[in-house]
Amino acid sequence: MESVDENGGSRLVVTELGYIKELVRQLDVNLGGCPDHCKRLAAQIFALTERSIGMIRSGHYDCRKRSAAGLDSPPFSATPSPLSDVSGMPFHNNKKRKTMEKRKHQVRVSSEGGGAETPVDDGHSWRKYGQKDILGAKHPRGYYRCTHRKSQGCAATKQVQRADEDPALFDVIYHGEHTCVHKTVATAAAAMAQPAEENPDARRHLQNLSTSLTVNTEGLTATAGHQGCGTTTSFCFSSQAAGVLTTPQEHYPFSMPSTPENCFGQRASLSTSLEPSPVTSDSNRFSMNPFQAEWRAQSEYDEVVSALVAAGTMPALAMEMEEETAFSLDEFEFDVSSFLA
DNA sequence: GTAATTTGACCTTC
DNA sequence: GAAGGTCAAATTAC
Repeated sequence: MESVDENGGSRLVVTELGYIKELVRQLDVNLGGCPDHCKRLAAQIFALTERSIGMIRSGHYDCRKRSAAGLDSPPFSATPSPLSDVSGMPFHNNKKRKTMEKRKHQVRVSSEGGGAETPVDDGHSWRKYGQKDILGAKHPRGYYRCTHRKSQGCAATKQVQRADEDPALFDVIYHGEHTCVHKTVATAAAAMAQPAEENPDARRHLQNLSTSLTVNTEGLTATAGHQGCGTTTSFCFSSQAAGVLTTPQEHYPFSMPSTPENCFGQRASLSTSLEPSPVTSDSNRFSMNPFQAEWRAQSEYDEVVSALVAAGTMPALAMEMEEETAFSLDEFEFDVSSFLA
């Protein structure tokens, strides 16, 4: 892999994740199209994910800075697991709720069909445990926890509040991680037996979410396609891009299409430079170290991408990947800001 | 009968 | 003391 300084290496990881996110969008666009191309896209996503993981493992996150900054955490094992770090887990013995460093992830989603009382299904099953009128808000906030809290000890929670300015939109704040069996993956096998074209509800669901889902990255600039390309910019790949990229130029396999089918009729090139990302002072940023983010990225992508490749075209999985990719972007952005500042 | 939702009370933080 | 978050009994839905 190319030699880069710590900052550059970290930015590369952020950039890679941005590309992965954009790839998932491409997958979304092409869901009704050629299954072979969907499989290729999935393979590209998989390869980019693998390489991002490799970048982190190769040391582009400099642990020395962690020590210098007094951020030493317990020694990481060869297979770091966020589950061993209670700081990221809610409901541990620390009774100070507000000061708990829980994962927090905010998205804005539309309601099902625009007028429903709840936002679109996010792939998990939730049980409502409270509702509260919030000062200054027109609509009450609903409190939900994972249905599997009791059976599997899953500590994930979310808050749902209808947006004041647009009742069709909901602000959803996720806390904690799902430790339960993932519904999406658990149902993937059943869904695989049903092609996308035979599942209009799933496709409509995905399209609805993809057009409405906005991930709150609060100043994140590493999102692919942001460099003047606009949100409609599409990436194009050479068919041999995955898994064989070693030079800086090859590191960004986004180029003019080598074949018409690779491009969906949209062409764009992507700048490989990144502007410095503004560091926000948001105290609500979740706290994961890069190794936790790595572990999470690996487990999630392995799980979802494998199912996606097997299925060829899977709206629900594509939706989840887009969300998870954006989530990982948030994590890395914060990690980079914290560790390299 | 079981599971989910509602809602007032309680707890924690600021 | 106010506001947000959670608990748990009562109620409702399946």
